This record gives sequence, structure tokens and C-alpha cells, in this order.
Amino acid sequence: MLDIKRIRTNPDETINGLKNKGVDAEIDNILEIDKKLRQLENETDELKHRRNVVSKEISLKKKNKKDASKSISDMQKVAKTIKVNDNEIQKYKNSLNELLFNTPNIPHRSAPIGTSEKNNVVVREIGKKNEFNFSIKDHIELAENNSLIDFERGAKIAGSGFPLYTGEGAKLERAIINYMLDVHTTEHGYKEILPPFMANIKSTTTTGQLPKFGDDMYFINEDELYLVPTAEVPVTNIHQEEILDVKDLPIKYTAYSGCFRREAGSYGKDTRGLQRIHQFNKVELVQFVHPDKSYEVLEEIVNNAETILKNLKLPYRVIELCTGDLSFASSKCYDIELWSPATEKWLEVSSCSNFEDFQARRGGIKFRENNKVNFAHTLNGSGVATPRLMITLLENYQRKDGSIEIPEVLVPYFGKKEIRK
RNA sequence: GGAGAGGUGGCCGAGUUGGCUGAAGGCGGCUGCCUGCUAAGCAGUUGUACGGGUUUAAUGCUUGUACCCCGGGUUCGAAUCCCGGCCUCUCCGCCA
Repeated sequence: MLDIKRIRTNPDETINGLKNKGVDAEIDNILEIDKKLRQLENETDELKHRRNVVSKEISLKKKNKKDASKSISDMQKVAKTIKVNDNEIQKYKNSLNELLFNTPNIPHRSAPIGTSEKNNVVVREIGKKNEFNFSIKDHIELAENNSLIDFERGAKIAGSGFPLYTGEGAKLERAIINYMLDVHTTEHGYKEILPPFMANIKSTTTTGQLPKFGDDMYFINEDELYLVPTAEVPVTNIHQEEILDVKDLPIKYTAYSGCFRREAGSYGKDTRGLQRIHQFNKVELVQFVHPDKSYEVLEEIVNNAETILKNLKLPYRVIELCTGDLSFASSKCYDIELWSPATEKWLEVSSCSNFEDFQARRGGIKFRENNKVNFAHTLNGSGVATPRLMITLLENYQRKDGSIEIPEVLVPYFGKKEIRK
């Protein structure tokens, strides 16, 4: 959520920033409601002040056995006006909030200006694309030939987009998750979290999925709970409505979670195999930081995710998203993409964002420094999501005979050096 | 799912015949005094949000309103009374 005071004092900054994101914000409307709201609040505060004063007088009069009926009848009228005004104020507040909660974050000055992913910038490309001297198979064939994933039975159980990992496939998935968590906790200093896989309306509003993107999530009607689309949601909300001590910053959490996404409206896109699925596993990195540090920390988070890919010796590249491609809540974002040799495409496995105080305002995540309270900055990044990692791992580590080599760092976790049928 | 208890400031904990309680008391925190250092002691101070006025380079000062789980209601006036909801705990049932 944007700071209403900032919009008030510098509306052009907001308008231009949002324009870069491709959004026509209703700033005029926001300012008008804000003005009316404050005016009415002032009037009503004065009435309430009078009521408080006179009520004390009434109390005294009664104590001294004096007649208070005139004051009481006066205050009856005042009370009525207050009630009417309070209702009106609530209406203004509701519409102001609706506007503010639906207004996206402003891009950071350093984000490249552009309208679509075509304007994204490749920051660096690491690792060499493998050269194969045989005709390679794609991940689906590799997974099915080696009995790692049973897509058909997964679909039987829950529908397409719900892969069923079996045998060594299940074990490899688990090895990857464990490996990533270990690196982030022991080498990068994150505290491990295993969060709830469902979150309520307030929590999903904090991170920005609600109110606009509710349709992307699975919703349990009876309990008013969303299945988490990412661990970002539960983990960012750990400190919802808290005032942290500046000494405790930065707070660094890493969390494994299942991720559930309806992917509505993307039928027909990347539907084969693991590319775009409804349930997947991800290890997430979340940090709560001092506002002065958040852009430094964004680079740190990208590096943390890259470490995993470097150690796995998979070729990847880092993309800086242009303003038009930034998500609703983020000010600046890097994507990391892995190279899939079978499809000859780059596949996104991580998205690292700085939200500045956007989520913190929605969720009331603050910190105290020198007796002053301020909003923290929140960031997160995938470290990383498993499905496309699995795709590129299988494809890059396949051998001519159809077997799959296990990357060195995963061997202790997987227990074997190769998968061979 | 059934029965009961309860939700007060950073924490503990008073306050439920409605008014003088933003909230006693204690702990913790901060400031000053004291002290060779530490501890103890003494004095003061100590919530958040949103406004108004004044002021500064940053800041500060002052004033108002709201907040005792959330939302309604009664009343001139509610932490205190009434209704609805949420959450926590205990017991029973069910269950991985």
C-alpha cells in the first residue's frame, strides 16, 4: 500500500511511477476522498471533544445533585450528529482503502523502463550451455523412462498439473529441497521455517495477492482460507502487526512449502510435464530489513539463489524486470532462468523482489529505532522452485544411454551417483 | 462436534454496582543522581494510529480524537452492560 501522505504531498511522483508500470491510478479520486475524509474527521473530533467535556460536567452536576437535563438533551443531539458523521467517515475510509489496496507499488528509479517482458534486461549469464553429442530427450521422456514421475496417475488423483513423484523421483525431489534448505540455513544465515500451507484473507492481503488476484489461488470457502501460492505469504506475515526492534534486523527466514496455483487463464501454455503445474515445491527466502539496506539485500537474495544453481552447475541467467513487467507489489525484481536444452528455452525458477514498505504498510510490519517507529522493508526470492529445476537438471545431466547423473552436491542427499533403470 | 473458562499497555497483573482510568501496582526499558567498576538505592520517564496549531536544516513543542480481541447496540457517558463474531485454554468425543 502506498503512503497516503506521500501521495498527498507529491501526487505527480505517484502518477508517473504508476504510469511506468502501465497503470492509470485514480490519484485525483484518492486525493479528493482523502480531503473530504479529513475535513469530516476534524469536525467530528470537535464534536466528540465537546461530548467528552460536557459528559464530565454532567457527572459533576449529578454528584452535586444539580439539574443536568439541559446538558443531557444537548448531548443527545450531538450524539446523533456524531453517529451520522461516523457512518459517513467509515464510508470514506472504505472507499479510500479500496482504492489504496488496489493501487500497485511504484517501481524503483533503477528499474528499466518498459512496457512488457521484451524490455527486460539480461544482467548476466552464468555457465555454459551443454553441448550434447547425441540426440537428447526432454524431461518428460526422461522422467517417465526412469519412473520418476507418473503424470497420468497424478492426473487421475487430482487432475492435470498435479504430478505424482514416485520412487527415485520422489527421493530426488526431497534431496533437492533438503539441499537448498541446508545451504540457506548454514551458509547464508537464514532461519528455517515450516509454515502453514493455508493463509487467511488478511495475510494474503498483506503480501498483495488480495484483493486483486484472488482468482489465482485455491480457496476453501467453508473456512475462508487460501492455499498458499508461495511461502512468501505465511512467512511475510510472521511479523504482521508487530513492531520489531531495529537491533533484530535483518530478519532472514527460509521456508519450504508446497505452492498451489490455479493458473487460470493459462490453459494451453506450457502445459506439458512440469513446466506449469498447480502444485509444486519451493524453498523461499524472506527478509525483513531496514529501509536503508533493502537494495543491498535484494542483490544478496539473488546471489543466495544463484549459489544453488552454481553449485548444481546448471547454466542460468539473471534478468532485471522492466517497470511494465513488475508484479503488483514489487518495486524492483530480478528473475533467474535456467536453460532447458531440450526445449531450447530459458525457464524461470526464481523471482527476487524488493517490496520496500508496500507489504509492510498493508500488514503493519514496523520497527523501532531511536524511539521512532517506521515501516520495515520486506523482500523475498525463490531459492528456488523445484519443477523447472527438475526439468533442467534431468535434461542437462542426461546421458546417451538414457541414465541420469546426479549432481555432485546432491549425491549425499540422494544417496546415489546416478539414476539408471 | 459437545461442555466450561478466558481474551486489558513490551510482559505480569488490578479494574466488571457504567463517569474523576490510556488505564492502579509490579517487572522490563530509557534518563538523571549516586558509585572506583558492577550490583543495589533514589528521582523522573516510558503505547500506537490519525488530525489541528506552532516550529526546525534534521527535530521539537503543543493540542484533539480513537484504541482495554474484532464488529454492532444501549447511554449524555462503556475496559466495565447487551448482541454477534474471532481467537486461546481445559475436559469429553473423533482422529493422523
